[in-house]
Amino acid sequence: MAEGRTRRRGKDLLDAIHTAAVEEAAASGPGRLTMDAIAKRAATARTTLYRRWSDPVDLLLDALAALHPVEQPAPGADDLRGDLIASLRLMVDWGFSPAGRAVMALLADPARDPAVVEALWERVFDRRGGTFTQTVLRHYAANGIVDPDRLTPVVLDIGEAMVAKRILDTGEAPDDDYLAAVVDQAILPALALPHRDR
Amino acid sequence: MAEGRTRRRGKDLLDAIHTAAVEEAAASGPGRLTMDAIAKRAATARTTLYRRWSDPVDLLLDALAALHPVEQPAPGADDLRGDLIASLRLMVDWGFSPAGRAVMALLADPARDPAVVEALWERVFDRRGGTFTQTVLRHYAANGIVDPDRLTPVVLDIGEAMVAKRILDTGEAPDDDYLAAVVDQAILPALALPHRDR
DNA sequence: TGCGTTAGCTACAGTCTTGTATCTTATCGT
DNA sequence: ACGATAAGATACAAGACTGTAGCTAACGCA
Repeated sequence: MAEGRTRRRGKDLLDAIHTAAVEEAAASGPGRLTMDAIAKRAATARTTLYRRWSDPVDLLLDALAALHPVEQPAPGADDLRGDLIASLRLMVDWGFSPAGRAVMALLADPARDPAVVEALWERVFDRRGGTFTQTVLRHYAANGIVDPDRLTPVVLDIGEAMVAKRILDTGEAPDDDYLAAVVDQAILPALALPHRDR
Repeated sequence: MAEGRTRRRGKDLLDAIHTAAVEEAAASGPGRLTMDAIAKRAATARTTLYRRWSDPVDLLLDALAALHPVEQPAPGADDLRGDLIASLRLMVDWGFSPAGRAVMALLADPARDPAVVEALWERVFDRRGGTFTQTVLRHYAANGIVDPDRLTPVVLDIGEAMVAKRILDTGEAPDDDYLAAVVDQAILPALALPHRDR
């Protein structure tokens, strides 16, 4: 932040490197991620990176873990449908952030290292309370509006799966009509609740 | 095939190159796909590749289009649930074939070129009659067992989406129990048909 | 204020990939 | 059997990335 400085240290520098790593991964994919490119984007020297990390993916995992956590859905009192749509909207927004793109690319990499994926779950996802629609569904189950027995792993993941596949297929962010269709035609029926057709 | 030959030509060579390209893409991901690696795997010279293709992705698209089409579900007369599970099993098998891995990686590449994705759809998918559960669902709709009005784009894609996300998450092939859970807990409820709980 | 830490810079050898050029010769069609 | 085609092999310069080394000097702390 300070203008007079010519040399960043500690957190300032770390933040810059983390941001650069995630942006670079989001732009090039983990397959093309190189120390060189991260260093250039962060405007630092490669040697600085090698002092802390041994390879680009190691760095990227650190960066993803350090980044601001994903926004959490805040379920209201009495609008299950609206809250589900809102939580999917949050997911879409995250999916199109650099971090989201980087994570998707890491997961879809055919050469992915199971250890890397495990580290991703431990260091990035497990800190969060759960996935997007999951938070909402558990809230309404706790309030007696949704049958808790219906909340199987499959059902808890319907919304996320539909949105993820849609993003993969189209490469674009689904609009609210699509999210509403997912809620009305897939999630709510699985909860055995009344829902609008089509 | 003939043993005496020391030099492949035409279709023999082309098949070898196509196979090598898909296997290489499945092993390394499109980001790390190089002419060099394809040539080595196909045991041919790089110059041979450059005579026909200008870059690795171009070659890969040709290879995917040339490969044997995906096996199609063959719905029976009266077992919607079983046929849905079987069609998802076909999808899982395809997803773990080299071609399936290559396609997933292409779609998830953050640096993906929209033109490449479009070419993929045109040259690889559009030839097929539709997706996996889609074929089954349309069959049973035509036979009056499923309400055709329920077969919205969202509903037609539930199975594929759930399986795709599961593969992304775990990196492993879902077992039959999981596929059955998807059918019972997500697809059948969306069709408003009786289904087994959990 | 002085000292330890470490960011930033430059350099280097080694490897991999690219795209092109050149030459030989196996293969196929006639 | 001949001739056109194209596979296969080798070479090359250019560029990118790696991993390491060594130096300088800015920064933070006591």
